Amino acid sequence: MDSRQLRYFTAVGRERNFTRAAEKLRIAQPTLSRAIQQFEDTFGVALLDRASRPLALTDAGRLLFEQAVQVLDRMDEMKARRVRNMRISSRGFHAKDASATRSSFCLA
Amino acid sequence: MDSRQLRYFTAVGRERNFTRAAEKLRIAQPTLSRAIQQFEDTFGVALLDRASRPLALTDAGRLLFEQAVQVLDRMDEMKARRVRNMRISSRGFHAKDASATRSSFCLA
DNA sequence: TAAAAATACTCCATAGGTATTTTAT
DNA sequence: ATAAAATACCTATGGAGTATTTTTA
Repeated sequence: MDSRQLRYFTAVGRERNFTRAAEKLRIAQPTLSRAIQQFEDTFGVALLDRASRPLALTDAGRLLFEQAVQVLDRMDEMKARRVRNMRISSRGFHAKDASATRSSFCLA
Repeated sequence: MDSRQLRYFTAVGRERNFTRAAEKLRIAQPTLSRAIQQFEDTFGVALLDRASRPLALTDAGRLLFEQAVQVLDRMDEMKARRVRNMRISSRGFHAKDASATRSSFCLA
């Protein structure tokens, strides 16, 4: 389970079209096609119904899609955080306010 | 941002020791050392204070650690889900109960 | 000086690409 | 007929390993 696979799968889930999803992801269509096949293999379940155009998610695919979106959102949140209430010292970062449980941190 | 990096980082954060963390992850110590360096590079921030033994997390490191644990837990949850209320048909999976918003799905 | 982390390489698995064929509307 | 997905094959990035050299307590 890799976040890259989740990004790829959610892109296809949104576009319902490998070619457009690949463009948005800025990778080649066959690369995406294979990545999704491998992703499905790890689960042993079809996530997409290819015998229909536009592409449809299977029920398993819909459920995984919901989960994946949530996980990716959580990761984005994490990346979006910036250091606040922190200053640099020779020994690293030090919170000005030690009770910074909810404080953000630097992810460039 | 890759889930592998999060796993590696949280392992070091827990062990506060690259060698032991690498053993638990079943990878070589230099591999882990480099992976963490690269992870830090992507943020442009030191996550560990290496000028102390046992190893210490910087403040930025502590904050990222909390976030990473939460994201990984979320992914584990996702993996742990199993298909329930589903049967296989020639055209994929179909929920017996359409109101299966919270229903689990198959992740082998 | 004795653990532990960092370097310096080498290797290879696989993510990614291009060209082409197959499939579904 | 045509747009889109799959397949075949190739390349190359970077993840991983072993051996060795710094570190720091």
